[in-house]
Amino acid sequence: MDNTKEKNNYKDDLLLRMGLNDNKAGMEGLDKEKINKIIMDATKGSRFYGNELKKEKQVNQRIANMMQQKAQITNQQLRKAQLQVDRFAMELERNRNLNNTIVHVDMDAFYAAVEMRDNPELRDKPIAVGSMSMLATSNYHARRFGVRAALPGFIAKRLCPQLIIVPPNFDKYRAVSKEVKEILAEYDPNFMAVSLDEAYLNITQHLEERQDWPEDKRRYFSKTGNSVKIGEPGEEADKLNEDEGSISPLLFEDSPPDLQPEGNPSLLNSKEQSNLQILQNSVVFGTSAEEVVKEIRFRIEQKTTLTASAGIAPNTMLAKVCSDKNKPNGQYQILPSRKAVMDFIKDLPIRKVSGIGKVTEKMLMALGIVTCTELYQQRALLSLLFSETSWHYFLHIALGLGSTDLARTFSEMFRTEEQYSLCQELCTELARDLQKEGLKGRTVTIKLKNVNFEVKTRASTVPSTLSTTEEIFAVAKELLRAEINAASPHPLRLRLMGVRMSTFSNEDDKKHQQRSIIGFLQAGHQALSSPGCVLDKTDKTEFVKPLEMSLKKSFFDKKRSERILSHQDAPRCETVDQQAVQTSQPFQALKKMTESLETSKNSNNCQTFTCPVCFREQEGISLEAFNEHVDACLDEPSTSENSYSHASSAAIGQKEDAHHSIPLCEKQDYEDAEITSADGVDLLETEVISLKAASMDTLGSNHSKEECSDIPNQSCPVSLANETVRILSKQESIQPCTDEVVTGRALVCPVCNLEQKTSDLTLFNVHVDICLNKGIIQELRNNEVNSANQPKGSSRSTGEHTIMKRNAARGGDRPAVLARLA
DNA sequence: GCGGATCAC
DNA sequence: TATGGTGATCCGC
Repeated sequence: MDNTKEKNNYKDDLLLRMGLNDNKAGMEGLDKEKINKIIMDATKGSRFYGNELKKEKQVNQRIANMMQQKAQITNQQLRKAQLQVDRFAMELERNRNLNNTIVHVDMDAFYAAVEMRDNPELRDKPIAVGSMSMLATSNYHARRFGVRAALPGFIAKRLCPQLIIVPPNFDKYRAVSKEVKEILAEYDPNFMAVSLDEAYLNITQHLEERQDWPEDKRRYFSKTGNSVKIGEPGEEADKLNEDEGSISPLLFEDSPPDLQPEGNPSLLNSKEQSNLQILQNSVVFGTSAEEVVKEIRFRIEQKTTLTASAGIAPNTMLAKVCSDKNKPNGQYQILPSRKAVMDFIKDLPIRKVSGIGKVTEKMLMALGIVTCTELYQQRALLSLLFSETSWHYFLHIALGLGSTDLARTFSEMFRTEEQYSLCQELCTELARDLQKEGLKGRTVTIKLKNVNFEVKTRASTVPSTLSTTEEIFAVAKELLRAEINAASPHPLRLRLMGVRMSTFSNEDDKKHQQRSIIGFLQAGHQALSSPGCVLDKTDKTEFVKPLEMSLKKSFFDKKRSERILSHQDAPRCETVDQQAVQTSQPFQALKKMTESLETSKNSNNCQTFTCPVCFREQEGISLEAFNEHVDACLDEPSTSENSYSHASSAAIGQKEDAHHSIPLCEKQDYEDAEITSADGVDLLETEVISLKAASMDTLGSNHSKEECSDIPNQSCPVSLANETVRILSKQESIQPCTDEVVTGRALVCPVCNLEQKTSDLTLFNVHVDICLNKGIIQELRNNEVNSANQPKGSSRSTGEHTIMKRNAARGGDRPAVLARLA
């Protein structure tokens, strides 16, 4: 039922995006066939259309390439991938954070609404803001005719001849936007504006404080009884504004809304005015998140006469989807439990997620993926077809995960001395990090965000390598000076500054490749044995210096390594005053999340884990130890076959591939056979790096002096590690309170048929997944042994050998689509 | 490092 | 008549 509804929504969404509109019969406007025909008539034969066709062809080609690649994936590759992906998913699950209340506020048809507000003649007419070439937005009246944002005005006119196209007044929108932001700032001084009409808030802290507030502090006055429809305080409903859309007079009805008196309603909050009339029009908002958001929307409407929609969820990705759910003039909340999140995600079309656009949707559709559930089901395949960045991103979506912390900004900084001094400070931080890593780079990039949230990056590459504060600052200062001069005579009003180093020498690259923390994450601790060392030992047919090893690696592997490097470059050697976490930049956000995951994973602090295989609690062990335990559990019944499998791949010199595929069985062998004391050193260094990634986050968000009180020693990895653990344990203690725990019912694994000693559905599901894989691999290995015993001998391993070789060989000219999402 | 592709507003 | 402008990221070359 819900499913059907969602899919219909999706269809409507698609139609809407295509310029079609599902119009209610009998209403004024056009039906979708008519709209479609008019748009096609106006489009066909144009240069624009030709280009659209060309682009479509390219996408189709990419899809064809992808399908070809898919056809060549072996079952075994898929199973290996499944294990790897599930391991990652398990880590993500463990680090799921439901403790934040994130709100996404989105003004309804913003530009059009402002124009209607300020010009009564427009109120009962279909209008759009933009030009004959392009429309920025339209009111809901015009949308009935298929007139929407990103439609050329001249086509819109054909759809709706009476359409009034108003040229945009950005200054006015900015002013209104400022009014809205002033309200938002009261709930989260660090809210993140995405654009003039959209912002994210983290109201977690506000909620905490609000619990003690007296009613009067939560009371607001409405001057007109019916212009502001707001649910009764305390009303319990996820979806409180189901039909509120139709009562938004400004946007929906031809009749104009009641005019609201001038003045700031909150100023009326004085005792003299508490006459009956006003009391009748007063409203007290509760202390829940839902009430807070109602209050925010109420205040926005009172102040601007404009309505806003909002979404409330545990992370930005979900909040954004939510704000769209009851648009316009509505709100929707996903409660902070895993079950609530997963229920919401279940049938959610991936296209609804910010970051999944037309092309990605089409590519995934070709794989049979439309909903988040399907995205989850195909996770192993996706990890083989898409870049690591991409499939990590997909997995986050499929699990309903997203960013929980918004960017923090320092208060405005406009004095040049301050700016130079901050820049120097950042250079010092950067130099310290670089020197710790023994890195030298040649490109210095500064990143500036001004008070209007505009971000600029300016880079300069110099001939010689840099590593000291003085050297870096000399370059950074010039970049900053240029920007200050460009703004002159006005001061540069900054909210953010960052300094980044890149273009490292090859030796530096190599060093870092050996200590890749992403590799560490992917492969469990297998990455501890650096690829160079392992290859040196195993591959005796060629004499390769460690430094050149990256050249010898397969294309696929190399590309991955490079990606890993480039991933690490920025966060590791960037010192920035604000986290660049924006949901409109999903990959960036993901990177952040992965880093924080690294931190917790690699921290050597001990916790209690429950093994998803045996379900025994592993008390007081590190994550590495826990991973080892899981591996041991997985390998338990078939260790001899593991070494068989390992030998077959090692014998053909394909260890570098194994490095990425990380079949668990091989990993064990690496540990037994290959880890040396040198690798132990790597382990330590890996930890330092990952902790630094976290410290960078913390530094980044707390660099403004007044905000760093909660982190006593910014540069001390140990304190940060403790911080991480503290957060983690807080989460864990909350876990049992969520409704994901099924009580009083035994869970029996459908694969191994054994009753499982857990009531945690998440763990149980992980167990089933693992069990499933294990069973299949077991079966496969039995076959391997059998075939190996046959006269034709090592047919299986030979077969595998040739397959792998073919893959490796193909790697060199692997079609672009294989390694990338876009 | 640059340009193309993708995505968002 | 006529299908934006900008900024960000990822990726391949």
